[in-house]
Amino acid sequence: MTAISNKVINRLTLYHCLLKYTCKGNSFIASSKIADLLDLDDSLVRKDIALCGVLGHKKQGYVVAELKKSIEQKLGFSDRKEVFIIGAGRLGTALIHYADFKDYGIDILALFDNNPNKIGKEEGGKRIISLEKLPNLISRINIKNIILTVPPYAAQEVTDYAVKYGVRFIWNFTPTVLKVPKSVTVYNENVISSFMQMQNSKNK
Amino acid sequence: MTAISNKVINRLTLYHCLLKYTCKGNSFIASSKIADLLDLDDSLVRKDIALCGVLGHKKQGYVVAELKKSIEQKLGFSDRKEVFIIGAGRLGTALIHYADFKDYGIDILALFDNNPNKIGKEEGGKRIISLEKLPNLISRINIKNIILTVPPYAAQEVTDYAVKYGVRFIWNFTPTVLKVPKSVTVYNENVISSFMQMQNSKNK
DNA sequence: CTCTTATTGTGATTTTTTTCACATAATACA
DNA sequence: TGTATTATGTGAAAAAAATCACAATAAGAG
Repeated sequence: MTAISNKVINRLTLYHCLLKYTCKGNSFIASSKIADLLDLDDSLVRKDIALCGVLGHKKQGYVVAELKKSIEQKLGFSDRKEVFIIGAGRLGTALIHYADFKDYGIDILALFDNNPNKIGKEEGGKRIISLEKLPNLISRINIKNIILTVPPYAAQEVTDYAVKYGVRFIWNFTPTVLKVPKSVTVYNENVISSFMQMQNSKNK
Repeated sequence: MTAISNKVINRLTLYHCLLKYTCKGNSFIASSKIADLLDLDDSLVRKDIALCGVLGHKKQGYVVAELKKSIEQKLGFSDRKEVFIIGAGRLGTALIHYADFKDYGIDILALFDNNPNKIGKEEGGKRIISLEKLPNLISRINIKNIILTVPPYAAQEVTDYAVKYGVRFIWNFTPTVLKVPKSVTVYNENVISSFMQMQNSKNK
């Protein structure tokens, strides 16, 4: 199986959301319909779908249920991915309540914070644990993924800790650029960049 | 001035964050340093910087303050961009507290919700206003940008409203795909897609 | 049963993006 | 003052992504 690019992953995920929410009534969907809703070229949509091994039907399009399931398999939505959230501020707690995570195999086990008033409490059914216990828990449960929602000034220090104890993927919601070894992946969820990209589409 | 691609915007924003937080002590920075921190090719970094009209200095690199300011100008960080947040749930209120927005010209004027218990209250110094007042306020203040943080089932309805009264850019934090006229831009901030892209980088 | 039409699947082409490679030149140091 | 070094700036090449174009074909109408 050949590697699949991030651009394709992004589009397939959007197709999946479209099937899940926007077109849930229909049993068939045409590539041109998907393309239209997402402002893409329809042949690009067909090529993406072909990567999932799904065949369409002439004059009808793709079977929605089949396509949805194939995207789930291709992107591994049902593989369980255990995650810690570090930083139980507003964003961290908003994420723990994000209902769709569990549909995509993203299993948030706990939140971590260093605020004594928060430690021990629950949020969205998950415990808020002291940051001191992070290293031990990362290595014991063998956590590979963290969501970083701490204030910018704390981001690098927490990162160093997490990496030292075995974290491999850091979903960075802070506006900082993190220094990590080459073996660690940082995904920068930079909201400023998103906004600027949105504004850039003035040329329509 | 030629158009600038979303990829370039994304990288320039990250360079800016890097200069702002990670390298704030230094007066010079080399393209190879930026490239290393963001796992990019250094010539790509230099080409991005060239687009901002900044010249470097042989054997020293770029002047941090100058580069930072030029990125701000190129990407229009100081242009004021007025925004409404629709949906005063956890995510909406987390975003209103996001301190960096104002540094980038993103001015959130108010939150909207249809929950009577929230209406009239304040969050992060901004009023929570009834959704009923949205159309009037969009057209009166001439709001072009909205942040959509409503539950998925409400997303399309709110979108139709907003578009009807003049909104041009929708920053969609819901997992739905929105139907909009071609003249309206939707930026899908799809967190599932981000997570999957992060996980995809296993090939390192 | 035949014809029209809508839609797929994909090879070829084009466009965009990234990487490579290296001439150029300023700095620091001996 | 001269030399080695280190970083820029950018053309050329390569790689990746998107678009174009169209043959194939199944569905549905009549």
